[in-house]
Amino acid sequence: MPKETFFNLPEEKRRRIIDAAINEFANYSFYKSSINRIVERAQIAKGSFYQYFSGKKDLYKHIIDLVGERKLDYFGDFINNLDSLEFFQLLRELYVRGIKFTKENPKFQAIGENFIKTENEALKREIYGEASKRSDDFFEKILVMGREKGDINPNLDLKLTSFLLTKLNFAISDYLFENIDREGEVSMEDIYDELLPLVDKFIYILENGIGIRDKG
Amino acid sequence: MPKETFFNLPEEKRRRIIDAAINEFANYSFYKSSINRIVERAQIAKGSFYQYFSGKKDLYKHIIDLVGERKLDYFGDFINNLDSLEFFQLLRELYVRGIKFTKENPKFQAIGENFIKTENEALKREIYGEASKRSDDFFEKILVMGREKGDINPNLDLKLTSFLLTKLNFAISDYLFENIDREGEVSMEDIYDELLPLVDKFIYILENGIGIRDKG
DNA sequence: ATATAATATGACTATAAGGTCATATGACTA
DNA sequence: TAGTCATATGACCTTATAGTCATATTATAT
Repeated sequence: MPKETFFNLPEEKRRRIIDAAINEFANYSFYKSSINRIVERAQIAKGSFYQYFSGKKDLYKHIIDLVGERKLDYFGDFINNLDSLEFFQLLRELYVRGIKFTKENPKFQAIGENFIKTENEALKREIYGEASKRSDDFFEKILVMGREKGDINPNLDLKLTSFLLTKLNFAISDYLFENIDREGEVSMEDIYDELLPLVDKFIYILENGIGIRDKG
Repeated sequence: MPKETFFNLPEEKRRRIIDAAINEFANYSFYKSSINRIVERAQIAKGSFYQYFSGKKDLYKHIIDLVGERKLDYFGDFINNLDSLEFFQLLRELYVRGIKFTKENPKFQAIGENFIKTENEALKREIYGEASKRSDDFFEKILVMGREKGDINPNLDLKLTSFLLTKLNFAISDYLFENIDREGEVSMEDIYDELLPLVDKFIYILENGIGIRDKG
């Protein structure tokens, strides 16, 4: 947690510091990020930084929290109405929202990715607690709902399947953005036009597998 | 490439250096790894190191090559007889061998994982060329074979599917080893006893998907 | 024994990091 | 006006790093 002094700061200054930090952690991992660069960019003295934060980790935690909150804002209302959709439509909606978030908040997304790649598992756990566990739990929850509705195979090992969905979640993001990176500005509509078919292909495979099957 | 002097070294010394490097890169990413620690562990003077290698990157490339060769040894003979197996059996065999490699060469596996996590994509590409592309290609190759044999759904987008298999490959490894980490020594047989059912579950999902399906 | 070439060495340089601290500033209070 | 207190500052500290280089050592050839 930042120190009290940080929250007493005039808003403009606080914003400068947060902006500088967001920029730094979007471009560098925790270890490669530099307080020197951050204070330079934020136009504050180094000593001042240590008046606001107890150290690098303190700031990093604060920024990661910020990303988490932003994501929650994005998915929040949706998450409270999970039971209204069929399982695979729900999944589709999740992916679509994920894509939208990434495009609208590229720096937040970059921070998240750098965080996930963090080499030190201990640091990761310290900062984000059992978040990946929580993510597994989320998928497990919607899987249970899907099973109850008869949308998915009732024989599945849900623990394993939710793990798989979590991993796939990242994989899909990677794939989609590897396949639409292009120069210049692109409208959100154009992105959807290209991405939605890919999302649907992913979901098709997830639903039906890649094996041959006798169609009815 | 190491300098000529390195290859002129007495074998014992060369081994010490390689061992120290393997150890370092298994425990630290490229950026966090330290030449100081390596020379200390290898019991050579720092100046000597720069007689053998042009720098850190030079050594790192050499070690990554080593890991690649070791893996190829493991899968080499198998890769030359791909067409003898049914697609999903082939996949199963691949996973099993992957598990075996990981258990028998934990440090090599760790080096590989640290490499994959490397933050700097440019460095990654410089060192390993288009290796991840090659991995995609490998799966695409066996997918094409699987389609020709009628083992898999002929309507699949193979590019997307091979990407998915590549990612899944890592995911499965993660899951398996998260779920068997235990204290002390365990025999390879015990590991198989636990892991093989998990592998089979993964492959079942991959083949059939997680959706409900009318059984024949 | 002498000359030559290859290799070994660790003190040294330059650079950068995170973090500290005595001091300076400026705003509010009495 | 004088005193108090929160905040601002940048020089400085320690501890790393990758990489260099003049010098010492050793092996080989004459």
